[in-house]
Amino acid sequence: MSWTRHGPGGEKRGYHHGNLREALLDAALELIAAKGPAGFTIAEAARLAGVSPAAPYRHFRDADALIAEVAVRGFGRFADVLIEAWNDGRPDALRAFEALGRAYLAFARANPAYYAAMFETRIAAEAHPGLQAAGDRAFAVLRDAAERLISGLPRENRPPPLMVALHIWSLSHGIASLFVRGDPARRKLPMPAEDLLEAGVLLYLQSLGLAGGIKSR
Amino acid sequence: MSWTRHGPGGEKRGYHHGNLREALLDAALELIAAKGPAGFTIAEAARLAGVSPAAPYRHFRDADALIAEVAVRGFGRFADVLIEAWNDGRPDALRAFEALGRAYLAFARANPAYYAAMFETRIAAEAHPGLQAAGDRAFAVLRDAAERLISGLPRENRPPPLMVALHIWSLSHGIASLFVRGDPARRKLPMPAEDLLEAGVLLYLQSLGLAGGIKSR
DNA sequence: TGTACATCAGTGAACGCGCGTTCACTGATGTAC
DNA sequence: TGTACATCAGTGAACGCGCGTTCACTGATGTAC
Repeated sequence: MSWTRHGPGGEKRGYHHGNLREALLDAALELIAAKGPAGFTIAEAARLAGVSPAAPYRHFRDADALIAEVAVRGFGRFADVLIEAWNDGRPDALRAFEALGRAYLAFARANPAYYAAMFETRIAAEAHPGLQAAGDRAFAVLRDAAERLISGLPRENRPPPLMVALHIWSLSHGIASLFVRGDPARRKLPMPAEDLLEAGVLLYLQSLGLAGGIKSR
Repeated sequence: MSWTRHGPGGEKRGYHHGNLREALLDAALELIAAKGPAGFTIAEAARLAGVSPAAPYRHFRDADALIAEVAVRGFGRFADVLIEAWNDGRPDALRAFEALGRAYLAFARANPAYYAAMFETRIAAEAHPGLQAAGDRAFAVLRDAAERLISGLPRENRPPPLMVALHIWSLSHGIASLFVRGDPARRKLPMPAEDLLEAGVLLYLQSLGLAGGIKSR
């Protein structure tokens, strides 16, 4: 499935895997998607990658290090997706901001394993320095967008952009983790999660003086 | 620590524990608080309760059933706390609603183990019917409060109460799970989570025509 | 271009561990009479 | 009030399992000369 270093169709694997690190990260994603971050084990990842149980230790100190790396990559992709959705505030800040929200949920929906590794893990961010930075980069997209969005408001009723970003992030994460998570047994919702988020964001922004009167659309 | 059925100071335990079911639930809370819902095992709970590893099976079919029971009780306490905070809309709906929000976060902060069992578990609600009902009861408090809160608005711009409740719940849960969780390595916040939630709720309500002009307080 | 050698990446066997689960059992408790 | 008996709650030993981790090892790769 992943290791064909001898060109397309070259199945000869040989003693060296050649791409084990990547294969292990893929395996971790698969296992997390199936059983949650807690269900992941190094031994099973090795088995999935077609390699002996000792092999992963050449690449990762332990299971936490592997999951942390998954989370780092997840934050990286997440940031990319958000940046693309924001599209530097085009066509206008408000619409771009809404696209950002939709992209947030779309990411959680499309990549439950990444999302779980990023937010539902108990690994200490301090122990894996790259993690903190990766998370910060993703959040910075939201923060900058919020700043741009409210930059047009008169100074005297312009709220702190960090606060706005935290509100939007919390609402998005709340909806994502209550209603979007891919696993069984999450609560049912009488409307699409995207609509719920969009309505919430619009109402919120309305109170700031952005986004016209009644719910648009 | 928990089983003294022979009055105060009576340490004699005897063959029968007498209160094992409760002791196991306590042990589960302790273990979940220390290592998360995934770190919990029946064997360790039995050890904590001072009982052989086979004993728990007299009371619970498996670990999931035990955790589900913890979650059910958690939702029960949660609902109680919310009801008390709402206080039937006194002194007025808006202030009672804010108290509700603070109570939400206070519960998550004070009972991280319950909160984790309620929201960070992968047990299927369908498999444990009481769970669904317990969760619904807690949410109903929020829903009824939202309904009362907006009941004074003119009918034409009165939003669906369910939607309002879902927004508030999502925002609260988002803040709780991003910033309040008791375990290590959660993100730092430049302000108390309670203030963040209160500001968010006020802004949101303001757009509905509730809660006067600029942030109060 | 060829060869010697160092380094790298994966092997496979082994270990100790804790868990889930079962089983026949037995001590304690409650109840019928 | 006393006794026989049924039921209940916990025992402890045992099992098979998968995991994490280690170790000396070896096949493959890359590099110096």
